[in-house]
Amino acid sequence: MYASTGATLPTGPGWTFEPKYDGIRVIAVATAGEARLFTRNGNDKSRQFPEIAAALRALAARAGRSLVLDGEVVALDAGEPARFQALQSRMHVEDPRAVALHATQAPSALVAFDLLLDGDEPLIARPWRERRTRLERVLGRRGRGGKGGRLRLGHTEADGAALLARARDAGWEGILAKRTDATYAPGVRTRHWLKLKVEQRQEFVVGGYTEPRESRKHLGALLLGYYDRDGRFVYAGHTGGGFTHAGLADMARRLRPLARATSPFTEAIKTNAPAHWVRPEVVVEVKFSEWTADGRLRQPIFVGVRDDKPARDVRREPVARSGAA
DNA sequence: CTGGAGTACGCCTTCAACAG
DNA sequence: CTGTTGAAGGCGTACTCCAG
Repeated sequence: MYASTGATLPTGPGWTFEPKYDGIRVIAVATAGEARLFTRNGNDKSRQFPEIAAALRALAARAGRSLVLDGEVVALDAGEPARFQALQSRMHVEDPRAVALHATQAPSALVAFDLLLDGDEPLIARPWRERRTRLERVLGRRGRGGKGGRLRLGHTEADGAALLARARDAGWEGILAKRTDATYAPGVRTRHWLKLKVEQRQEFVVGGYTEPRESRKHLGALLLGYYDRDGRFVYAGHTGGGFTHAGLADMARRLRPLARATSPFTEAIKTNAPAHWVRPEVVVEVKFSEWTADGRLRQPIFVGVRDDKPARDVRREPVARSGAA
């Protein structure tokens, strides 16, 4: 079951709110003898996260029945759910010795937020609040806290505004709003679950663009930068999202007269398609989810051209972040 | 050491199908 | 006729693997 994107925080009774955990969404199928973690594409990730699989087997053994949970595999940092990048190094690792090393050095946990099957009893036709009660009963106190635990109970609360405020402070990607009376519709994107994103946006200067790859016209992606304190032009990533056909044509018209032979960026950059350089004069507004550890934009989307700001004044803006998501 | 291919996540736009 | 929805296509970052 997938969430639709919501524009505003829903109000009134009948909604519950959860943090948007930043990891890999999985359906966990657990029996006493075997546990599997399936991604959205149906790939089995249980070999990549053996510590979670073991905890699931133990849970099913203790419960004396098989269980199917919906949740998110997250990296842990000091016992708390951390950022997505910490997981990426593990996503494709298959060698058993490498997996074992990761499991101790970069431990992960499953944050469970739904229970779909409890023994022989399917719960997907039951309302969320009932499934939640059953989930809490199954996970017990171990799920609620416990920094060492590999299975966590996802947080949920009734005050959406408060949770959204926390999300902003802590630099989370966003929160989810769920109807407490909604049944679980497998594989379906529904308005009963809404994703409310905490988006960041700021201006960047276009330092070049890449050639279009497939059937796209005019340009592929904008190469974005900003000026640091020493006046150096720093690369921030590239974005090809957010353009309409007309927007691409307009951007190409703006950039063509600014062509130059060499890169304006201080660092050498790698692109998926051949790059064209321009004098860094066009200022664009870009929304994005977060800065990566390497100083790149994650999920950057072009919003529009800013004619009102001199390119020289474009800096990297500080982000409020008081903890990990 | 480097570059390209392949895979994972997810976003946005477009377009066709469908329901009211 | 209009609005919604889902799939496809085109982007991103980050990682591994492999060839040279």
